[in-house]
Amino acid sequence: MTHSLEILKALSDLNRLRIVAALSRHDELCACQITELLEVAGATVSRHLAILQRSGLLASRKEGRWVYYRLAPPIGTEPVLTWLENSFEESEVMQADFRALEKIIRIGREDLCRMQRGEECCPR
Amino acid sequence: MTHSLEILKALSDLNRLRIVAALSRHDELCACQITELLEVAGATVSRHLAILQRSGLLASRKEGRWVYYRLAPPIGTEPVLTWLENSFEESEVMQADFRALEKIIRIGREDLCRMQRGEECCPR
DNA sequence: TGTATATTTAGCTATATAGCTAAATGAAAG
DNA sequence: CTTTCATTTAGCTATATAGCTAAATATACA
Repeated sequence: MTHSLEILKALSDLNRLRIVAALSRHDELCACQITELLEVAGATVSRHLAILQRSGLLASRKEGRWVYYRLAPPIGTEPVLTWLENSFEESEVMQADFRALEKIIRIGREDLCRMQRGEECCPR
Repeated sequence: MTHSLEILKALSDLNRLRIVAALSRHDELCACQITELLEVAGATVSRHLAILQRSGLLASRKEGRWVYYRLAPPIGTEPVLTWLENSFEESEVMQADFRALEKIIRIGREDLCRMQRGEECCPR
């Protein structure tokens, strides 16, 4: 139960739900892509990701300077994720995020990070 | 989604989860019984119940001075409730609550309320 | 080794909320 | 109509937490 409560707390924040929604559509996303999507400070995203990961809902993989996150629903929580995924379908916020994500993915990590540190560059 | 988030927020508090657990075992409970179970101020319980009811998870019925609450899971949330009920089985806190509830039910509302307002009386 | 840079951690502020007590509400009973 | 009393609402305080910036980490590469 303590663990269920931790999972519920992890999910009871809009930006963290947005992260879960994004990862329900894209197997893996790196922290910089999620930062671009949420439009909040990178440090804030990092803390949200840590909370989701501590609850067991996310797993991560490091590759060079990038860290990739993916959904890793703990045993028994699959129905909860399914319920959430259904609710994402009816959410304007999430649908807008899904569209934004397509563009973010197309930019590519290299150019995305250049953009994020303020260099004028080339989002196609 | 906004509604899913409201449901998740309603569930992301230990005392509110304890209320849900109690109501998963007993079709109806009155506010005073829940107050006795949680051992917090009646006003605090009332606010928790209002939050759960606003989210759609609970419904209530008024009978004289007493208000009875029951689970009323919104369409689509049944899997979430099932997941929670399973997790209650593994929770020491909830199991202790279930035992305490049996005693509270046995006391009866009349005597329970007398006890709660400090009158020396007769819990069997 | 030294520089650049993606991510995380530390430290801060503002807001949200769980708890309390006291006052208000509304139904029952005198 | 007045009193009683279960519940709710209002108003307060303390804690938790989401956001920020700046500093620290850790990796890639010159």
